[in-house]
Amino acid sequence: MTKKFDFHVTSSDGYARLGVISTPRGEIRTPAFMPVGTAATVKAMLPGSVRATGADIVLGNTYHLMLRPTAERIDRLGGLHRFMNWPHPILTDSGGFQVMSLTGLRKMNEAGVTFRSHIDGSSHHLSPERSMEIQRLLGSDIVMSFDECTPFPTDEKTARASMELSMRWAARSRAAFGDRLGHALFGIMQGSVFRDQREESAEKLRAIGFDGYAIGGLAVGEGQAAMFGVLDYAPGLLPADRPRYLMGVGKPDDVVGAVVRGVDMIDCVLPSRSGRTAQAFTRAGVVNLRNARHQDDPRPLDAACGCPCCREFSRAYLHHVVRAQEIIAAMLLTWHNLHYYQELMAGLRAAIAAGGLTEFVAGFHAGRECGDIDPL
RNA sequence: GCCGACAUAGCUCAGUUGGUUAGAGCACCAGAUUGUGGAUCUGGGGGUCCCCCGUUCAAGCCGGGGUGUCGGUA
Repeated sequence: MTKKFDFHVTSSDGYARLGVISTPRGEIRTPAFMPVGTAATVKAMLPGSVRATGADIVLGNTYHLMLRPTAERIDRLGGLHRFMNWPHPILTDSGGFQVMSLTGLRKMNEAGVTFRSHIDGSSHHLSPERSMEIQRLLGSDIVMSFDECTPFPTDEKTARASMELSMRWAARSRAAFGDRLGHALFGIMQGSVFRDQREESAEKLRAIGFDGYAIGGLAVGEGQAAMFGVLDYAPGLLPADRPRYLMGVGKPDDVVGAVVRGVDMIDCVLPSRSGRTAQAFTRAGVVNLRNARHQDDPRPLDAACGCPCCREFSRAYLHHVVRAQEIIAAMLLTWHNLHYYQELMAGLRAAIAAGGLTEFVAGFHAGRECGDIDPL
C-alpha cells in the first residue's frame, strides 16, 4: 500500500487521459465517476453495492456533516470511512457548493460564510480554515479548498469578484491544510464562462500549488454548449501531471464530452437523485419508470444491463414500486443508474487505452439516436 | 312511516347577494432536476353542478316534484 497521494497518466487519446490515482485507501481509475454520498451515505445504497457498481471513490459533504452528526462526533467514532463503512477513498466537498445552493440561508464576507442551518435554524460558520479542519476530522482523502461556486447567470464584474475571493480562500485553504502525507488538497478554478477569468484563476491556483485541480462553477444553468465552450480550454490551463476534476457534472453526454476534453474525475448527484425520482439512464437515453406505458411491460429495463435491477425485475414491477413509493424503487433504480455510469466510465477507459475513443463516442451517441429504449 | 341533512372533477370538498370561461387539494397524464435542503418546481387532461319542471335578462345558487345517500325517530 502506497503511503502517498500520487497520479500517473498511463495513456491518452486526443485530450482524454487514462490514469490511476494512488492513495493509502486504494487506487482510483481515471477517468473516474464519483457517486455522491453527501450525508455519509450514497442514498438508497449499501456501501458494498456502491463498490459493486465499480466505484473507486465517493463524495462526502463538509456542510451537511458538520451540521449532522458533526465532524467532531465522526472523528470520535473513528473517522468517516469507518463511520459509513466505506474503506475506499473519499473526497469531501468543502461546503462551497452550499454557499451557492443555500444562498437564502447564509451571509458571506471576506472571512467566510455564516449559514443558518436548514435543519434547526442554528448558526454555523465556515471559513477556509474551518472547512480544512472539518475535512481533516472526517479523514477525507481528497480535500477540496473552500470556495464560492459562482452562480449563473452572472455579469463579468460579479464573476470576477467571486473568482478572486475564491482564489484568496484557496491560498488560505492551502495554508490551513498544511502538509498531510497521503491526503490531497485540490484547488478549484472559477471564472464562470469568461475565458480571461478562467485563465487568471488557473494561474493563481498553479502559483499556490495543489495536488489536484478542479473546474468549478459549471453545470449551474449555462447549458451544455457554454459548458463545453469552457471545457474546450480549461483543462489545458491546469498542470498536465495532476488530476483534473470537473465538479458536479453531469448527464451521461456531459460526462462523455468532459472526458473527451481532458477531465479525469467527475461527480454528480444525477444518477442517485434520478434513481429516487424514477428516472433511469440507459444506453438508449433516459427512461422515466413513472410513465404509464411501463405498467404492463414484462421486459427488463435494459436486457443488456447486468445490474440486479435489470436482471431480476420487470419494467412493470419497477413502475409499480415507483408509483407505490416503495423504498425498493429508489434502491433498484439508484443501483441501475450508478451501474450505468460506471459501465460508461469503464468503456471510456478501455477506449482510451485502445486508442479508439472517437469510435466509442460515436457509438455512444448512435445508441441514443433512437431516443427511447423501447425499440431495443 | 315520519323528520332532518346532503348530492359540484376519479376521491375529499370550496363555491359570497343569482352575474365573465365553475375552482382547490389529492389522484391521473407529462416535463424539469448537474460539487443532493431525502428538496422543489412547471405544465396538462378531466364537469349532464343527481334528474325533471318552473321563476328570472341571467340558476351550481331561488321554488316545486322526483331519485339517491346518510343520520334521527317509532
